[in-house]
Formats: sequence, structure tokens, C-alpha cells
Amino acid sequence: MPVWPRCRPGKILDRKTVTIQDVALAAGVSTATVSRAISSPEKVSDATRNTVLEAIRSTGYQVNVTASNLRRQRTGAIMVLVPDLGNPFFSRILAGIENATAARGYSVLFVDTKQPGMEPERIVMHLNGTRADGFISLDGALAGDFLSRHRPGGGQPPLVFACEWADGSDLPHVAINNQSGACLAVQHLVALGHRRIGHVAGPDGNVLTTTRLEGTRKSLNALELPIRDDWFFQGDFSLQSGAEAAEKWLKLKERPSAVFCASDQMAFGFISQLSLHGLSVPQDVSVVGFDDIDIARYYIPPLTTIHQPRHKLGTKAAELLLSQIEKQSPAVGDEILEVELIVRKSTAAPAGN
Amino acid sequence: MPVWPRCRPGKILDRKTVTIQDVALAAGVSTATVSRAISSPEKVSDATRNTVLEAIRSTGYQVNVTASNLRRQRTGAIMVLVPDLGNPFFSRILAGIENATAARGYSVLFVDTKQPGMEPERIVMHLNGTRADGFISLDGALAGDFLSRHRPGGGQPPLVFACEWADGSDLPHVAINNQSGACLAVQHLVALGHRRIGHVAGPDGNVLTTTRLEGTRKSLNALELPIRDDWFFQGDFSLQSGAEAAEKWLKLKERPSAVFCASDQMAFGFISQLSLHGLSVPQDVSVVGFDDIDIARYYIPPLTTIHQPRHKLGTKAAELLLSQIEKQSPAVGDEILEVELIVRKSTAAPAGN
DNA sequence: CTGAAAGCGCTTACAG
DNA sequence: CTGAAAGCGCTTACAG
Repeated sequence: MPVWPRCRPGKILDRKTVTIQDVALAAGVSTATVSRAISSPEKVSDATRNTVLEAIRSTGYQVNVTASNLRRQRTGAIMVLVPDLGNPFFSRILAGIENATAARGYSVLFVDTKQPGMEPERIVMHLNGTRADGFISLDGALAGDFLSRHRPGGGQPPLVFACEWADGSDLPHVAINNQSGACLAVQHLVALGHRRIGHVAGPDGNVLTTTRLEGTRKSLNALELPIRDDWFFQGDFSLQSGAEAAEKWLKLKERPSAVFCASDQMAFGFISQLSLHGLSVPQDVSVVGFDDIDIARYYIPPLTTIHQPRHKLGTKAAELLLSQIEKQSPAVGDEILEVELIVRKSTAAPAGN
Repeated sequence: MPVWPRCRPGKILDRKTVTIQDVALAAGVSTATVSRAISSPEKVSDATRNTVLEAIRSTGYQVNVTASNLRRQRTGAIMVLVPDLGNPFFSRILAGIENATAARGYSVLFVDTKQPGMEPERIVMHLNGTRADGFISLDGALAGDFLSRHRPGGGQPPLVFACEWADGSDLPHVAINNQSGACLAVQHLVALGHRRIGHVAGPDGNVLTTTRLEGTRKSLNALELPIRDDWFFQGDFSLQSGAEAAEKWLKLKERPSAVFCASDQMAFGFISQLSLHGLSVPQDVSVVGFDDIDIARYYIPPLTTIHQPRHKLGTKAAELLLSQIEKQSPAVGDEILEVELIVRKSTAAPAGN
């Protein structure tokens, strides 16, 4: 009965892993040369390179990424902090991040910051350099004080915000022009003849809420239209909160003839709830959304909304981060992407016109 | 002018990282003891443990995960293969995976298998043990031949399928009962009085397509209802393909009075396209979806559909995988989760009744 | 319960 | 262009 050698701690009878040593042996060169042939081919003569490549093929060698990373003092990963991984709004942004990152040889780690058990301290724990070479946060609510260490030159791995950002922090971010989006929405409604315009806002304290609210207010002001508290509803970007806003709208004595919702989801909730009461859009009220998620054009009615380039938001954020990681470039600015008004069927001239 | 020591390759003037050595020094013990105090506290005396813990606090030490992983011959990560990260259908499944996995101390790597540049060979490259300790694939189209190495006992890191699976492969999977879902849909329509029932199927060759199609056929057969080729439309789960099916339905001389769509998205596309032609659901045709994505209950009309426990699908898959990784348990079976019919407003008795 | 020592698999400055 | 050697930061079998 053969006695199997213990190849590795905890693993018995393991097909021995092929290492760079085995390749070196097979190619008749040193491990240093094998390593160079792989990562800096130009430093190696053609002949040697070919021998090594052949040895790699014949042995079936694959680089051990962990060892390589340890030696190079990096992790080879970037970490993305997402407020809610289950929220489909983020999916295209995440895809953008992953796409841009995979192409550059990094892996992407996703962490759900709103998870039970994900207290701020635990999140901060993740933010140390042994887990990732850099961070992208889609969550603007990360406390700014400890984040400042992640500024370029701060000695910690860089962090960039995407979509949301921490107000008052000087960390770089990639975002869309939220104010401009709100202006486009309001101006579109006004152009249709609306004078009484309401708004369903996002959750309190969120930068997207603030900027879209501000854009709405400014436009209304500039056009000398009323800004009435009872026409401004508090939501949280969710379908449910849009439906709740509709209930409040229904109870109003004097109703706005058009409502601009700070997210498509709230617009759907709003329209859906109205339809339960027999009212329809845009006959009884015009509705504009924000985001242009896929379903918007297939909703009933197809939703007029503000288009966000979500995939691009992700790739831009990833590129910004990677350039910081690799070039250690300290001078990086914010990037603001433009939005676009998409006119569909949920808006029309007000009934009385 | 001071000369800064080069602490590390490629990094000048780096605040020196705190290592286990520093903690050992501060605590007056060996590095072995520090390591034990952290990962197997029971192997260390109370007094020593406290000294070490205090030293960790005072030095601000954080474990270098890469080094630990290299030494322990693991990666500490699991990799999830997603056909399309941008597709919101997956988001809750991914959240489930992440949630279950983070709790157990693993990181989660997401890879988009439908990315340009993501040819099968590149995917297989990812499937080697130096990148992850195990894999979850949401993509059933991975070629089965090379996957067999990932079977329990196959010498490669384990792989489990979630949601989709590779037909004919004996790799474990977590999925829902697709046939049963289709049966529930058909039976519901029949109970309402429908006799002419159509189906919008998913993409060819997909296991979800096949099983849902089979469930539909079987139910129709059992109830002695017609199965007509021109009432079975080919789709691909997308909104767009649902809209295309609606166009075909409109051109039919004899139309089914109810249509069961193999995804909610196709149902939305179908209903939306009909509405463009002035037809409405359920007055002109009843529609059932599949998935119960969040928007389903806020669609107009709220969509009758088959509910999938997507978050649970993710957590179950993660648990199955982790149990294989950790216990190296070779005996793992498939797990089939049950679905549920959610009756809302897109279905009603046929017009002629 | 504790420590000395080996070693996980790589990369790179240094010397030739 | 190439090799010998050091070392990234940890963990663990072994010996005491």
C-alpha cells in the first residue's frame, strides 16, 4: 500500500500543483527567467522565451495570483461598495465597472454596505489595503472623516465615488449632472404648458435628492412658477414610495398638473397607484421620471424620463480609480457626465389647455 | 536632506505597514503566538491573548489577507460567473450570494461571461484554483466537458450552478421548479376559462426555456387543450423579444386568448406593444409572466406571475458551495426550490365567456 | 502553552 | 540576457 506524501497543509493526495519551479526545470532556465518571460517578455531573448512558453504549455502551468500579489505588494483587486446589491438600478453601473476592470487584469469585489451586520466599523475594516488596491463607492453616506485618508497621497488605497458622493469630501467622483437633469424635466413640462408642477424627491440627506431638488427649485424659480411644499413629496427612490406619493397627490385639493419624480421607480409606483384609482397618465397628470432604466420605454405609458449613462458611469469610475492606483497620479478631478431628456408618452399638455 | 529608505519595491516613502512582527515585538511574544491569538484563540493562554490583543490595538495591525491566503493554500474568494451583469434579473441572486458569503469570510468575485473578449478559453482560465476556492455559475451554457473536472473529488475547485445549469452535467445545482411554475401558470389560465393558450419561450437551448416549455406542453396535454406551433413564440427573455411576440400575435388569424410568457420582461414587452396598438390586458388577452421581479406588482396592469425566490436561490447556492469547499463533502445533491403563483390583474376570464 | 524555523509561490534588485 | 538569492507576511508541524 503506497504512502502518499503530504503535499500541502490540509490537503492530502493532491495532484501536485505546477509551479514556476517546474516550468524552470522543464525549460532548463531559472525561475527568474520564467517569471520575466511571462510578465516582461521584452527582457528575454526570443529563443529563451519560446522555450519557456513551450514549457508552460507542456506543464500546464498557471500563475499563482496570490503569490504574485504578495510579492508585488498588491492585491490585484478593487472593491466596490454598493448600498444595495439587490437593487437593479445598480446593475449596469456594476457591469461597467467590471468590464473596464477585467480588461486591465484586476478582479472586482462587491460588498453590500446595507447588509445586516455591515456596521460602519466593518466597512472601514474592508477599506484597508490588504483587501483591495482601491475602492469605488456607490454609497455617498460613508462617513467623510475616515475617508479623507483615502485621498490621493493619503497613504491609504485610493477611493473614488460613482453616482453618489460624500458631500463636503474632496475625494474624486464620477457622477451625472443631476441639476441639469432636473432642469430638463421641468422645462419640458413647462414647454407643454404646465404651470403647476410637483416633485417626488429621494431620501433625505442623499446628494442625488439634494441636487435634483435644487435643480427643480431653481428652474421653477427662474420661470416664476410656484414652489409649494404640499406639491413636494418625500420618497426614497423606491416603487413603494412613489405609490405613497400618489396617495398624497390624490388627497390634494389643488393638484399639480405634472409631477417630476427623482427616479423611474418612483414614477412607476406613482402611475401604478393612480391607475388603481382609475386615473391615467398623461390624461390626468403628466409624469417625468429619472434614470431611464430599461423598462421605462416598455411601461404603460412609455415613460418620459432623464437618461443616465449608467454603464459609462461605471467604466469612467473604474478608469479613474485604476489611473490613481497605477500612476499614483494625485491630480484627478471629478467627472460629470451629461444626461438627456427622453420624451415618451407619460407627458402631455395639461387637461385644461 | 534626509534619504528615505526604499521600503518596498515600487513604493517610495511609504508609511511602513504594520506586520505581525511588529505586534509580536510589542507584545513580547513570537509571531506564532500572535497568529494563534488571532485565529485560534483557544490555543493561547488568557494572559497572552490579552497582551497580544492589546498590542494589535496599539499598533493598528491588520492581517494581510494575501499572505495568509498564500500560506494557507487558498484564495479566500469565490467566483460568480454571470451571463450578463447588467441584467437586473440577476441582482437579487447576486445579493443573496454576497450576503451568505460575506458572513463566512469569503470575498465574492463577479465575472461577466458574455463580455466581449470573454471567450470560453478565457473563462476556463479563470476556473483555476489560484483565483478562487470555488465557483458559482449562473450561466448554464458553460461547456460541460471541461467542467467535469470541477466535480467533487475532481481535483479542481468545486463549481455549482444556480438558476441555470448545464444539461447532462452531474455538477450540483440550485434551481427552482420550472416545470411546476409553468403548470401553475397554465392551470390558472384554464381555471379562468381559457382554452386557447399561447406561450412566449426563452432562447433556444437554454435549460429554463426547455423546462418551462415542457411544463407548458405537459399541462396543455393533460388538459387536452391544443398545442399550436403558431401560438408558441420564440423569445430570449428580453423586453424587446416580448414586444416582437406581440407583433406576431397581432398578425394571427386565430389568436390565443391567453399567453404565458417565460419571463416578466417578455410579458412587459408583450403588453406594452399591444397597448401601442390600442389593445389592453386582460380585456383583449390575458398574460402571465415568470419571475415576479419587483416591478411586476407596479406594472399596468399589475402582472400575474410565477414568483421565484431569487435571494434564497443565491444564498442556497453559496451555502452549497461553501460546504463543498470547507468540508470537501463529495456527497451533495441538487436543490430545487418551489415557486408560487401570484395572481394580480393581468389575467381574467376570456372575453367570449 | 509557546517558540524557532520552514516554506507557501512568486518577483526583482543586484551582479555578472 | 540570465541566475542566485532575498524576501513579500503569514501559518503550522514539530519540539519543548
